[in-house]
This record gives sequence, C-alpha cells and structure tokens, in this order.
Amino acid sequence: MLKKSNGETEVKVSYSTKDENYLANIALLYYQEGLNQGQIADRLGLSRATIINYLKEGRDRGIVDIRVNGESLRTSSTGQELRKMFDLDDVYISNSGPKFDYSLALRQTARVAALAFYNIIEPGDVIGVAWGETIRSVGENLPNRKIANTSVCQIIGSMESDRLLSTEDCAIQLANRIGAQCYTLHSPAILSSKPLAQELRQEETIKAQLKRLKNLSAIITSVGDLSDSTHILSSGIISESELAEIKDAGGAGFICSGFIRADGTMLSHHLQERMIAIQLEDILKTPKRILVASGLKKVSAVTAALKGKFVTHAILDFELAKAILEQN
Amino acid sequence: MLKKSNGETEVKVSYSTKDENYLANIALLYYQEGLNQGQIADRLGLSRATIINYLKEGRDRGIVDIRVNGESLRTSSTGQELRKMFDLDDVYISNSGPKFDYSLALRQTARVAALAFYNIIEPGDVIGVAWGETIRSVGENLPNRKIANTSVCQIIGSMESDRLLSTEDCAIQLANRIGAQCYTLHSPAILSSKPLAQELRQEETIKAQLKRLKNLSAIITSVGDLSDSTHILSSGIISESELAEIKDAGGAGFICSGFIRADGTMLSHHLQERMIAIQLEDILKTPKRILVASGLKKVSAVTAALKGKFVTHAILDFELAKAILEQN
DNA sequence: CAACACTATTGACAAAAGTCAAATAATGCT
DNA sequence: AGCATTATTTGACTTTTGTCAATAGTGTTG
Repeated sequence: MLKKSNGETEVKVSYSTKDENYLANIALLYYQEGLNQGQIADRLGLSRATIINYLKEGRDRGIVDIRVNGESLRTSSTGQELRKMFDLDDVYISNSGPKFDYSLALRQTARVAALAFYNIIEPGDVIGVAWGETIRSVGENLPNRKIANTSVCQIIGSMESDRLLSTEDCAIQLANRIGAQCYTLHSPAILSSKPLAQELRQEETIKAQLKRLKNLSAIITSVGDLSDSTHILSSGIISESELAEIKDAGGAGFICSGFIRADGTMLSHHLQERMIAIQLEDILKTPKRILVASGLKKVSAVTAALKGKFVTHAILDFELAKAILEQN
Repeated sequence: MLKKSNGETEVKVSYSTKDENYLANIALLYYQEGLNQGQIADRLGLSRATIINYLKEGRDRGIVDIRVNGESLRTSSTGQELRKMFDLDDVYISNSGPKFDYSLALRQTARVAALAFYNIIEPGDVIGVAWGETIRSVGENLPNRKIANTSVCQIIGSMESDRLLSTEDCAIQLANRIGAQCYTLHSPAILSSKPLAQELRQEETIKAQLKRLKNLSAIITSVGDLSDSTHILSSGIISESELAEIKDAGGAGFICSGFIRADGTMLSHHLQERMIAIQLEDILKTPKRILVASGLKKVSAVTAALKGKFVTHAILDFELAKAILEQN
C-alpha cells in the first residue's frame, strides 16, 4: 500500500476498500438505511455481486450481528402453564414445527437454551456443566459474549462415544464462549471397580474439583431417558441387564450419574459407586438449576426431574412441553 | 385482548400463534438455522407469505435485532491518520459513497455516531447535548438501550426553525433512548436584549442548569459553518451583516453559541451577550468532547474545532475527513 | 344471528438476493 | 520485467424474497 514516487517517501492514503470500516458502512446502508444491494452498488461504483460478498463477509466476521431477544422465548403460554404447575422460575419454549426432525429440534432447543443462558447466568456465577448431545449443542450455539468473573466446572468425568465428543469438551467450549475460567475433572466418568473409584476420589486434583461441585451457583444439565435407545446403553456405559434392573426398580430417567424415579425421588444404584460425578444432593443445593431437553422420548424423564425439583429453569421444545402438561 | 362478557372483567388468556415466542422461534429458524422461508412455511404448515409477515413483525417489534459492531467503524485508515494528526482519542468514519446526497450522508454519519456514542459514553456520565440537524439525527438513530445512571443536559436554549425541531427535543429524545434523566433549559437560545438575558440567567431554574453545564463529563455537538447557506442565517438567528462582521473578524465556524477562528481560538462577539448557552471555556473543560459532522462545507469549521481542541472524539464522513487531511 | 369491521392468511406476480464460473486485477517470485 | 499465483470483481443465471389485492377467519354489535 506504499507508493514510492521519485524517491520521496510519500504515504498513499489508501483504503483497502475491504477493511472493517468499509464493511460496516455497507452493512449500515443495507440493514439500517434500507437501501437494496443494487442501490449500494451504484453509490459505491461496484457491482451488486461485490456488495453481496461484502455483506456476507460482514456477517461472517461478526461486524453485523443478528440477534434474537431471549426474553421473547419466555412468553409462550404453554411455558407459563408449565412454570406454574411445577413452580419453576422460568420456562423457555423452542419450536421447530410439528414435523419430526430430531436433529433440527435439538439444535433449535439448544439455541433457545443459549439465549436463556445469557438471561439466567450473572457475572460471578460458578456454573456446573454436564455432558451430552444437548449440552454440547448449547455450547456450540452460544455466541462469543463474555460474562465477567464466571467459572465453569465439569460435573461428571469424561467419556467418549461415537456420537459425542468427550465430556470435558462441553465444559471447555462453554467456558470459552462466555470467557470463564474452566475447571475440568481429570478422570473417566465410570471406572471398572469401586475401590479404584474410591482411590481416585482421594487424588488431590479430583478431590478439589469434587469439593467445588458442592458450592456451585448454577448448573446446566440435560436429562437421560431409559428407553431402549438411551445413549448410556448404546455407548456401553451400562449393560442391558443393568438397564433392566434400574427400570425394575422404578427408574424413569437420570441426571448426570444419578437415577431418579417417576415421582422424582432418587434411586440409588451400585453403578454410582464406580462413578466420578456430582451427587444428586448437590444438584438440589445449587440455586440455579437449568435443564435443557428436546424430544418426546424424554417426557417421563423430564417429568420426573421436574417433580424431584431438580430444575428451576427449564428449556424444552414445544411438543415435549405440551406432552408433559397433558400428562399432569 | 380483554374480553368483556356480561359485565365480568374476564381476561382471555389468548393463544395467538403470533405471540412473541412463536415469532422468536421463526426468527431463529431463519436467521440462525438458515432455513429459507419456504422450508419454514412447510414445517409450520403455513404459507410462505405468512412467514414473511412474521419475520417482518419480529424485526419491527424488536424481537430480532440486527446490529453493526461500532468498533469496526473506528478502524478506517483515514480516521487513524486524523486521530494522530490532531491527537484525538477516537475517530469514527462514515461512508455512504462519493455520490452527493446530503441527507443520506447525514443519516449515515448520525448512525455511525449513534454506535460510537455507545462505545464512548459510560454509566454515570452527565452528557451535554447541543442542537442541530446532525444531533437530532443522532438521537433518532440511537437504539433504545439504557445506559445506567446517565443524565442529559440541554446546553443551549431553545429555538425553532423550519427544518429543525426545537432544541430541547434533541436532548429529550436522546435522553429517552438511553434512559437518562433529562435537564432542559427553559429559555430561548437568543434574546432580544442583553439586560433581559442577564436577568434570565439569574432565574433559579436557569441558573441551576447553567451551573450544571460547568461539570459535564461528556458533550455531544456538531459544528456550524459560516457559509452563505449556514442555518443560523437562514433561520434568522443572525443577520447578514452580523455574519459578515464575524467573517471579517476571522470566524471559521461555531460550536453552540461560540464562534471560533480558523486556528481554533475563540472569537468573542456581542451576540453572545444575548444568548443562554454553555460557554466555550466549559466545553474545553469537559473530558469527553464528541463532535459529529457531515458534508464538505464543514471542512474549515471542523478543522478549526479540531485545532482548538474542542474535540476528543470525532465522527465524520469519509469525504470530509479526507478533505481535512489533505489541507493539513 | 346477520351484518359489520377487523385481522390473519394466501396465491400469483414482481423484485431482489444469491451463485458460480469466467475475467480482471493485484501480488509475489525469479 | 516477465510469469505464475492468488485474490477480487463481475455478468449471466437461478433461487429466494417481497408485494399486494383477494379471501378466509374472528369477534362484535345492533
């Protein structure tokens, strides 16, 4: 961009036309002034195609930001009914239409949850983050907007499965998006024997983290169902016989490592002895308990979680919320 | 939404599909999931035209908010040079293309100023607001976003002109947008005689306000030019002979009530004796001095204001900024 | 309960936006 | 300077979006 002419060090006042300022000005003309692309092209002496490229680049680079007001997602009447029925602080409802599309519905719910998250979480919060497809999707849909002085704690040990990235990634990504300090749990979620698990719990780094989990100010989890297609079965975390055992004992769902019955009471199971995770009792002690869930197969599990008071803020899809209402 | 039936004041919990939640969900599908209107219509079993209406309503009702990052507007190289040349804190450049269009250029500059304003003003600021087309447009382009504990002070008495609404409207609108307490000046800007002006300055409400103007933390003004088309002439505030007088004395422009020379020094004039407004000396004492200007006819006036250090933060249009650079 | 005044919704058409491969301009490298 | 490489810009075409007048639905009132 320097133009030398006859030895003089003359600095050409050049504008790499594509700098941020230029992109931002075009975005203002388009999105605020309301000019169309052709009019902008004429004005700037460029082709319309170029304007399209610039507008796109502006969006990609975050110079233009299209955001949806999270408050609006709290206004659904179905959500309000659910809120009253289970005495919740907040219910946010997602809606991607009645047509069945598991992954779209999940993403939509995650997006709503991401917006809700910014309404619920305050500076200074210490946030426990669970594991699962849903939570991971929430992390992915969170915008990069800092919340001051927050920290994030992984609340259940790591695991890998085909569909999911390992647990700590959920916590790390979420922490990165909100600019939080991130404390991970350096342990598998489930160990092969009880003594090994006990021993590990005494390790300094793990002990310290487990202690931290007793004083969270917020927690975000999903809830697991106990249908035949539950991912704890398909990912090999529990066996078919163990699943049957839990169901026989009245299990309706699980949150992190803990199983709960249809009425919301806790169901202890020997599996827990081999796990490194937050205790259900500690979840109940956490002031803000955010639950995110999507899909009709979670009806009983979510209902159980609501009855057991594991939730203060719920983010659910419309179909799920309606089904829960109808059953109660 | 109130339904009166046989005298009862029954509130119908109406279930409009068009509630905010629904609109917000559609907005998410469109703007975040990236589905097109046809796909959304299919999913929700509505026509595409309806989706368009919903999306539009979402934008109109502020459920969807498209915003441009103000920081980006600070990155222009022209602006950076100007910033160094006059030792400014910040320069924001607007750009609506080289094609001459006074009113578009003004609006674009005002929009950029509105974004800059939110970067510059902090909670607790006491902001002096001047008068003029430019400042009025800034107010109109300010989004409704509160800044805590701010107050706004009208810094020059009221006047009316054909093109402009009266001065206090500038201050009031700006205050409303940012949720500030608003102090107006209950006086005309210019009076017919010196004694009357003196008397008025002793009135309690006016005295109190004038005192406030000595301790502003920020000020936003434009700058007036002294060309033949200057609005202080056309609106009858000064006469042709007075204008000629000021120009003969070396006047290059004015800020609020005060005239300045091309080198930025203050030029006293007997007109000031009849005016109710902030003093130039007090502007110089204000820590954040925001100047907004658009249009080539303001080259000398803005240059004078910059030289006289009446500005710490400048918002200028590209053509104007370039012209100022080239002359210095 | 028919007539009225609304608002919400839609289909058909017009306008605007998006895509992409080709052309042009900038840049780097002997 | 000449050539290769890469980035930017564009024209022609397709897809998506927007408009608007007509229609269906909803509640209100005499």
